[in-house]
Amino acid sequence: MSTRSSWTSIRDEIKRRVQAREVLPGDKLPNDQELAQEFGCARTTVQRAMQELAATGTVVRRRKGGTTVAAHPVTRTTFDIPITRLEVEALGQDYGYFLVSQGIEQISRSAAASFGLQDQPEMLHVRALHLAGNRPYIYEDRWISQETVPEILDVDLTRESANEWLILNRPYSDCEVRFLAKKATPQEAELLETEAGEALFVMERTTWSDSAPITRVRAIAAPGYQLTARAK
Amino acid sequence: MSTRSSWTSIRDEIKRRVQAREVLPGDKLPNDQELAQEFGCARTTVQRAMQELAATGTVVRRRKGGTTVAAHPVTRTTFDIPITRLEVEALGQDYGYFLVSQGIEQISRSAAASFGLQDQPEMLHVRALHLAGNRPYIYEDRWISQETVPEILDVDLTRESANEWLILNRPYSDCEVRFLAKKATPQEAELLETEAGEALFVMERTTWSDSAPITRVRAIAAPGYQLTARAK
DNA sequence: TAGTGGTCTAGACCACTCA
DNA sequence: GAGTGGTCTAGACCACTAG
Repeated sequence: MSTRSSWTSIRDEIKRRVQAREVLPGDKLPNDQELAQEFGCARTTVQRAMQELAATGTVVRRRKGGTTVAAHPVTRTTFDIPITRLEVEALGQDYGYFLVSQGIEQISRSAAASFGLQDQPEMLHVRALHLAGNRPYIYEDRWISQETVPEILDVDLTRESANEWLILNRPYSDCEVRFLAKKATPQEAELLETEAGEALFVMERTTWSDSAPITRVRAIAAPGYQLTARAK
Repeated sequence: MSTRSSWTSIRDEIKRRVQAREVLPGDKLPNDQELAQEFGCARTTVQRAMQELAATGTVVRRRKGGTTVAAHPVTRTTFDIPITRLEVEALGQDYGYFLVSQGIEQISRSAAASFGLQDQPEMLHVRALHLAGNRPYIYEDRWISQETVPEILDVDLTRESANEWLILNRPYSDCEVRFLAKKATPQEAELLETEAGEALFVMERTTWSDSAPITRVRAIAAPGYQLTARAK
């Protein structure tokens, strides 16, 4: 019934049936064995196609329950947040970096909450500005665990951004990302060359190495910043 | 050299080596054949493990070039944006919906830009408010192509949200998502029960069915809204 | 407990792409 | 041209779970 098989063509055909509403949300699809016969291929090949459809949320697969079209479709979106320097360079602009302040302090309540800590230990507090073509791009307010990452104290953060050093030298095992909007404080406004009260886009990231806190950063973007992704 | 193999344990072991910096960003890993010998399994099993590591951005695989540890690690995050009603109900709150306005109008420049259109055709313009426990939750400002989705004109949007109807009845093939922050206009502030100038989190989504525009929605969240995801 | 998807194998051929 | 990953097969057994 089909021409040539490959897992991508099977995937596309199933996706087409869903989009054309030949099968409706909640409907059960034939099992892998039957689909393999229909497409004239091995069951493994069907499995590969369904694996992807399940990963993108198009179908739901359950042993014994079979494969069903997702009852409540979601928009599944994937963002890659790169090292800020590379993000700027990818825009074709000159990258600049400027350390605003650093020091050992007791962490804020909100940072402790991000880490899931009850107490508020001392950590390295770093504030820095990333520039794109001499214009402020992202202001980051970061806490780094001196206990988990003692080496950070030897890094010259006036020259190298903690953002880049950590990602290249301290891979994380877990990461929590949060997006939100906030009004610019007077200090943030000055650094980002805008006005207090301006609406700013914020990306908060907290990372751990096997449940040991590494860092928590609030990356506050200059006005106009947008995060874009295409989903299929 | 290993105990029992399964693709997940191979994946975890490679991930461990990366996190423990036994292999550094840019380093080349042994080829699949060699890894299969090391782990005492079939090459297919190694392939399955590497497939996932490549999908999450941990390694980069190239034919002939081999498998290398990602030189520039990124934070890859996946968000599921569900139907708003389900999102509210998942919070354990009562969902409410309220149509603010609807009408056929020439689309705005920004909407035309989202669709990638040169001209500004007439589309159905719908404004609606989603409530969570009687409090404003998300205000959506939406354009729907009456050409691609003529059936929408027969839907009673005072009872059923366009958000839900479209997702269940008009699956898209392509979707572009954009996140940003903006100041509340007086009208938005009134609907969201906040003050003009407040910083609001905005999710813009544009969808197509095979390059034919379906809808473009600006979902403006009430103050305090956050989007959260865990990446591994 | 039986049906269904998930994993694994051993081997083959194909499709890139680096040198 | 040769090395490497990508796909496919035919068959087997396992693991989960709906009825």
